[in-house]
Amino acid sequence: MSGREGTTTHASIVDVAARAGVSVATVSRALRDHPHVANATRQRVQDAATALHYVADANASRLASGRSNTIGLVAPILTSWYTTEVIAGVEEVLQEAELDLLISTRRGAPDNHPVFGPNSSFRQRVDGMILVDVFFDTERSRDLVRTSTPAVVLGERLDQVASLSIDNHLGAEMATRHLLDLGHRRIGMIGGLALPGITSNVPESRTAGYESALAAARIRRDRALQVDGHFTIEGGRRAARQLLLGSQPPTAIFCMSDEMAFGVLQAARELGLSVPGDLSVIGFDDHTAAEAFGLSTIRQPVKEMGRIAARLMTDILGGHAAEAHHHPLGIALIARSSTAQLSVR
Amino acid sequence: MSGREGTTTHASIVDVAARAGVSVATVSRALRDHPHVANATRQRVQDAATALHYVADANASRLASGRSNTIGLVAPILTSWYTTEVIAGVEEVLQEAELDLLISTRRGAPDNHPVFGPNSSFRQRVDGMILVDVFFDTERSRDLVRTSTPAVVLGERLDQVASLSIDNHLGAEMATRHLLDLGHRRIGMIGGLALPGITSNVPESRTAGYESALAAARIRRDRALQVDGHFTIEGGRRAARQLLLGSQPPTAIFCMSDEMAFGVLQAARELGLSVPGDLSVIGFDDHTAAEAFGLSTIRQPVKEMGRIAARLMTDILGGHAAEAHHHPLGIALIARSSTAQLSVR
DNA sequence: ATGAAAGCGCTAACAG
DNA sequence: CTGTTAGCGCTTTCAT
Repeated sequence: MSGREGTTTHASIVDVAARAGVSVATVSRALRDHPHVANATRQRVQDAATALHYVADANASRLASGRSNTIGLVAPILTSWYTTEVIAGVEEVLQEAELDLLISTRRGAPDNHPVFGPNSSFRQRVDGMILVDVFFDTERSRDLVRTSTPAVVLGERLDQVASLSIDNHLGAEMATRHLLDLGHRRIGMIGGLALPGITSNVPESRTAGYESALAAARIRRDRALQVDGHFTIEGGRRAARQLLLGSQPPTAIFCMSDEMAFGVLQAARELGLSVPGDLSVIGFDDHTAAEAFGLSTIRQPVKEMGRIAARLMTDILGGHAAEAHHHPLGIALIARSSTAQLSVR
Repeated sequence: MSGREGTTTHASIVDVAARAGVSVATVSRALRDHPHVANATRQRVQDAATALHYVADANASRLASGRSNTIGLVAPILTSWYTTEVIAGVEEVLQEAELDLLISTRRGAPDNHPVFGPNSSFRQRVDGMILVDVFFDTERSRDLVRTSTPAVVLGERLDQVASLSIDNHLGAEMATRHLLDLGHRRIGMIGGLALPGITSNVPESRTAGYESALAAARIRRDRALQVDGHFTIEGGRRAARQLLLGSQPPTAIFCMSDEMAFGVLQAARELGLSVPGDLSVIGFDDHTAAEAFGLSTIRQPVKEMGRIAARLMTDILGGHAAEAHHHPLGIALIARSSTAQLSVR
C-alpha cells in the first residue's frame, strides 16, 4: 500500500454552506469579504467555517478564478547570502499581503527556463514573478513583456518591465578607485564569470567598472589579474592563492562579493600575509558578516531590494501603476579595516 | 486598467487532443506515460503537445487527481545559514524527482501554524511536508501522525514520524568539554532561547549538554554566564559584550551557532582581546565561513540533512518505506585556531 | 487501446 | 442580498 492511510476528508464549501444554511455562492462571497453580504449571514458563515476548520482549497480557487495568490521567484543560486537576503525581504511584504511564495531555481539551459516559453508549469502557477539576476538579452526581455504574467526584474535595468537594480558599473568603479586612492597600482579582481549555466550581467558590469577605474588612472589592464572566484568563499580563496602566488602578486584585491572576499582573507592568513599590511581587500554587498571581520565593501540594500520588488509586484497585481519603470538603488562605499594605504617598503 | 493586458491564451488539453486527433483522455494518458497507449498514438500526442507548447495546468491536475507534485518546507527562519543550507540540499533531490518546493515560514503563534489544524491552506497545497526545527510536544506530534499529509521532521527526534537529527546534547557537551580540556573553567554560553514566536528543542538540548559537561567537571552553573544571542551575528556580538564587560568575564565561550560566534569574534576585536590568546571561542554548525576565520566548531552535515529529508519524503510518496523511524546523524569536533590552552597569567 | 462522461472544489455571471 | 448554474482544465472510472 501507499504509505498514506488515514486520509481525513476535509470539510468543503458545501459542508459549510449546509451548516450555515446558505448556498455555496454565499459562502464563497462571505469568506472573501465581498460587499453585498448581510452581516448576519457573513457571521453565520464564518462561524460555520471556523467550526469545520474550513479553508478554501487553493487549487480549486485558482482554477475557477484564474488567480493563485502566489508569486514566483526565480534565482540562479539559492544559497548565496545575496539571494537569501532578497528572499527574506520579499517574504516580508508578501506575507503581509497574504501572498504565497513559490521559489524556483533556474534549471538547465536558458531555453527550458521556467520563465520563458509561452507556457511553463512555473508560470501557470503564479500570478506574477520576481526574477533575480536572470540575464535578459533584448529578445528575451521582449518575450517577457509579451507574456501575460506580470514580472519584476531585480538586478538588471530593463525599461519595458518593472525592474530595479544598483549601478554595478559604478560600484566596481568606486571600490577600485578606493584602492587606487590608497596608492595601490597593482589591483587584482576576483569575479564570477563562469557560473555554469548562469548568465547575469552583474559580473560583466562590475568588470567594466573595475577596468574603467584603472583606465582613468592610466593603468593597463592585466588579464592575469582577473580571476574567477565563482561567488563562493572557497572559490575566492583559490582565486586569491592563484593571484598571490603568481610572479607579480597584487597589493590589493577587489572582489565582486563579500563571500569571495572572505575566502581571500583566509588565503592571506594561510600565506602569512597580513591584511591590510601586506594586502588590501575590498568586497561587494556588505554581507551581514562583513562588519564582524572588518571587511571594506560596497554596500547595497539587498533586503530592501527584495521588499521593493515585492511591493512593485503587489502594486501591479492590485492594478496600481503598471509602471514598467526602472528603479535605481543607491550604494555606498564602506571603508573598514581591510583596506589601507599602500605601505612603501 | 488593470496592468494585465495582452493575455495570451494557453493551449489546453482539448487543443492538443484536437491536433492529435484523439480524445482528451488519451492525451492525458499519453503525456503521463501510462501503459496501454499505442506508441504511435503517444508519439502523435507528444508532437502535438510540443507544437502547442502545451504543459498541463498544475492546479487543474491537482484538483482532479489530488496530487500536487509539490512538497512544502516549513522553517522558523529563512535567512540563517543553517536553513539556507538545508533548503539547498532539499532542492537538490526534489529537482531530480521533478517535485516543486513550496517554502513557508512559521507565522505567528504555534496555534495558527501552517502545519497544524486539520485543514490549512499550506497543507492542502502539498503532497508532503518537511518540517525544519519546528518544535513538537507529544500532543502535537500525535496530531502530525493523524494527519493525512506525510511529514518528515528535521532537527528533532520523533519516533512516530520520519525524522532525522543530530544529537544536540552531545554536540554541546563535546564543545564544552573541548574548552574544559584546554583548561578553561569559566565558560560562557551564548544561546538563543528567546526567538519570538519560535520554539525549538535545539537551544534546550544544547544548554543541557553544556551544563552536563560543566557538571561532570564539577563546575557550578552560573546563570550570568548564559546569554541569549538570538542566533544572529549581531546578537552574538551583543551577548559577548555583555559577557566580556561583566565583573567576572569568561575565558572561553561556547556559541550555539557559528554566526553568533562570528559576532563574538567581532566583539573581541572591538574590545582589544585576542582570540585565542585572551578568549577561546567555539561555535556550532561548521558554517561555510568558519574555516575562513579559523573558528573551532561542531560540524553537522547540514546540506546532507536536507538531502536525506527530501529522499525520505520521496520514498514515502513513492510508497516505499513509510518508515516512521528516526535517523540519527553524526557530528564532529573541528578544532581550529579560535580555541587554545588557557594561558596562565 | 481509446473514448465518453462524471466530477475535483471553487468562483462568477446571471437571475431574482 | 442571495441562490442557480455554468464552467475552470484536468484525471479517472467505466464502457467499448
